[in-house]
Amino acid sequence: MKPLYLVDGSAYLFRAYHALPPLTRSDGLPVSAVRGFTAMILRLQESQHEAELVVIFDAPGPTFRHQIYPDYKANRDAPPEDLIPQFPLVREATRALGLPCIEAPGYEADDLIATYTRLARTTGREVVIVSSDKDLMQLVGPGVTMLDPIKQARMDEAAVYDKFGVAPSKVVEVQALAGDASDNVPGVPGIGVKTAAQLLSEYGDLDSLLAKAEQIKQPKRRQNLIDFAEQARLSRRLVQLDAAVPDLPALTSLETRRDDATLAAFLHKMEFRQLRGRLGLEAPTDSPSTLAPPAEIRADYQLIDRLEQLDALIAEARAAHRLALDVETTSLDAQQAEIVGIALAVTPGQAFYLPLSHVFGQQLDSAAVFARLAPLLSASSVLKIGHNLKYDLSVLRRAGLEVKPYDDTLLLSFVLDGGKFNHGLDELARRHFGQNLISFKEVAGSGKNQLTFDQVPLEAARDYAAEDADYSLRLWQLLKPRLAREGLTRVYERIERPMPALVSEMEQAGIRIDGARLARMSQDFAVQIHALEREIHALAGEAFTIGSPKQLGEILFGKMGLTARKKSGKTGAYSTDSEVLEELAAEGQDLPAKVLEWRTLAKLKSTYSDALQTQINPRTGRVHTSFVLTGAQTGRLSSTDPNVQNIPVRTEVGAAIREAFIAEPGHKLISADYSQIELRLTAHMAEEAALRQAFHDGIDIHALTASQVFGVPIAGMDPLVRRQAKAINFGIIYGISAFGLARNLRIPRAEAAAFIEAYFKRFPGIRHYMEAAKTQGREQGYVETLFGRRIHLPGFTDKKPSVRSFAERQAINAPIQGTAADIIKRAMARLPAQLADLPATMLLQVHDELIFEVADAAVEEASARIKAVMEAACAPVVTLSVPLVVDVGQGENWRAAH
DNA sequence: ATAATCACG
DNA sequence: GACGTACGTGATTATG
Repeated sequence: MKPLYLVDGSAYLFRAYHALPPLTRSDGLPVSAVRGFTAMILRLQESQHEAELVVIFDAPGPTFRHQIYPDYKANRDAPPEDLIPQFPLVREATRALGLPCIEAPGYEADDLIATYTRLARTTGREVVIVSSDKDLMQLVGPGVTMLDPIKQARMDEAAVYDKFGVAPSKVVEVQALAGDASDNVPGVPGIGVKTAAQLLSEYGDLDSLLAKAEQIKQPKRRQNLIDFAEQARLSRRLVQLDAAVPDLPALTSLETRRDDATLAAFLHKMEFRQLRGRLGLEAPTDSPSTLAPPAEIRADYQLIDRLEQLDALIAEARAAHRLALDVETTSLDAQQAEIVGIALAVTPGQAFYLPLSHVFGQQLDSAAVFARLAPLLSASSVLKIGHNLKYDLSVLRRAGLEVKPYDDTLLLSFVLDGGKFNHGLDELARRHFGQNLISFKEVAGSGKNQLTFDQVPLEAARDYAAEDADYSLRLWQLLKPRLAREGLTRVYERIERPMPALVSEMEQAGIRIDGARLARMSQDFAVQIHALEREIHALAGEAFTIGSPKQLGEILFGKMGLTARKKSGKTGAYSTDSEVLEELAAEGQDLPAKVLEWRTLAKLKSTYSDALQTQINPRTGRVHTSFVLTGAQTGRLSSTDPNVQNIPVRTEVGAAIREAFIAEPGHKLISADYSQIELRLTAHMAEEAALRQAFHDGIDIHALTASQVFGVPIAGMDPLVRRQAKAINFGIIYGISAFGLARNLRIPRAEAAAFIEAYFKRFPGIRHYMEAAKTQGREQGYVETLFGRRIHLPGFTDKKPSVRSFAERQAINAPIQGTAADIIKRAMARLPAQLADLPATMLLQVHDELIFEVADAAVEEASARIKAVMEAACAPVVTLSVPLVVDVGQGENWRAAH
């Protein structure tokens, strides 16, 4: 006979519910506990091959114990709302797993377990009770053990004795005396498990003890046992399991019958893909899955080496009104790249590669091809489709080709699924089609032997390039219809779609850099850095690499014996960041103070004055950054090669770098930046009347905050107090915590907590906004900007509390940062048309600031128009309850303009 | 390739 | 009371 495993199903459902982060099916049905339960059973089946499992549940409604004692379990809260729909589901799960699923009205699962245990033992069958509920421990005995499958712990008689101090047969009496707070079993006051065990071993059993209660020495205990004798007997009846539940299915009639198709259908329906995958079960074929279709995707990729073939394809594209394309080049840098070939696709599964300047192989003449393609690429009746089109647009424009209209599958994916995963073509092909695309390394190799694409043989180039065009087209077919279905058309059309052409032009424009000035700065820095190095080495008493945090830590906290404040990262090394060094310097230490100076200068030299010189394009004398349109989850751009969004400004030496960003002769740089846009948006979104009013009245918002939180008048305010209020305001935007504010202001955490509380009291709308953002993130899995951009936050379902807390802070910040990003993008989309008749060029975007280069004569006019467009960027979609204010400056260089 | 640090909004 | 701790980025350097 196989051992009988009796699973306490209800207990596991509750346990899984409380232990696991929330999880919902795509239609919103909560399923975390069902998933936990199912995973637990599957693990059990895997680890206990010999077992015969029976799952037992509490029946809904009162039991015989409620009739004995109406307050039984009366202290329990009603089950949480998102657990209720999981009660029927967990029974369905049990049946889908092919297991008997048993319950009996009027009885708890424990009574059924007791009954089956008794029945099994009469035939000598081994019983394992799968539970960790102490109420079941009374059943442990010869041939009966308990198993906690989560902790992987077995419990036998000895283990019960360890827990209760008595044999399992006496557990009931211990519980009768000690009571059980979780089930509201009263017991006898003043007696716990230890005392109960001791009394029972002295007097034998409960009845004897109660009969001889007068003999007990301790007065209080004696009196309680006399007064509450009846309550003890009642408690015994409550905890004693009923091993004679009538009318249960006979053990011999129970059978386990797992049927893979049923189980696969259930797991599919519940969207437990991982579990289904682990079991190697295929999704049912008759219902569509969100997973990639396993069917093989046929592909027909051809080289084009005759103009007639190209003409036929062009005709096809005109007829289909669409054309997917991917340009192959010699470089990732769009400003340097030379076109090597172009891949084109009109029909999914069929794509063509036009080699143009490969080193080997028969190819068409570039000029002839461009001449034929030009009308098609700019034909308004043919939609051009590509992945990361900003790049292709840049390269094609330099070849004299204009591309419009277009759809970018990178941006479609970013708008639809931002935050869920990366949006590289490779990853999207894998996710949506289960297809691994040929990697660049496969055709070009890697490392220093990597070929440029013009050296790749034509057949390999064809397969690689055609595949990209093909999959961009397939992605477009999949993603474009989702825009309207998911209400994201406006975000895509008005905010994202204008970006590739626009930003490509900004990148191509670049910004003029005074290289000689940077060179002089580098020289100055080098002299100062060298002097500091000598001082630092002298202070340390030895030469070491100052730029190595490891070596610096050893000097400071080893050799010099200073006290380390914190460890850094996961390596647990001493932290030597500026926070630590500043503390040490404040204590009068010279070496850390010098290192801080050294770091400042080393950073300025290596990252800015040296690096910017090398980034100057010799052809244009300008620096051409690359903006990443999907660089930040919130919708912000990011900037690389070089990053022009982190050019120093906060310190005097740093800001000098900006003097090297200059206008052409006869021109000025104009800088236009949104004043406190994120705080204004916060006031609007939180519907916080006091803050809205302050922005309307043009009051200093940090001073107002200080006056409200600290109760000081605005006039003649201590700058230190205002600084603290400013830190609170920034904290709000970031999803404030007492810990974070305390660290920022270097004050005790309790003090920071008091500040926050005072702030919320004065501005209750803010707290409400934060709670609402967290709830939305948790329930929907994403948050939204005012314009409807969605930012998915998968962290809410993570099992680690720290990851979930992080998601909460993101939920607070993302709508604010994201709305600001939407606004400046809307302004950017409108500006070129508004400035078309002026000698004015948009050059850079720095999150809340736009930089233009404008001929001297047009500076006033351009400034006025830029300000007007930026301030009105929300209209007509959103009307803010606070004014947006744009400050505009102008000058020969960026520092002067800012 | 990764960690630590620091520049920006 | 657990968890770790303010949001979003990119570049450089040291180091394994």
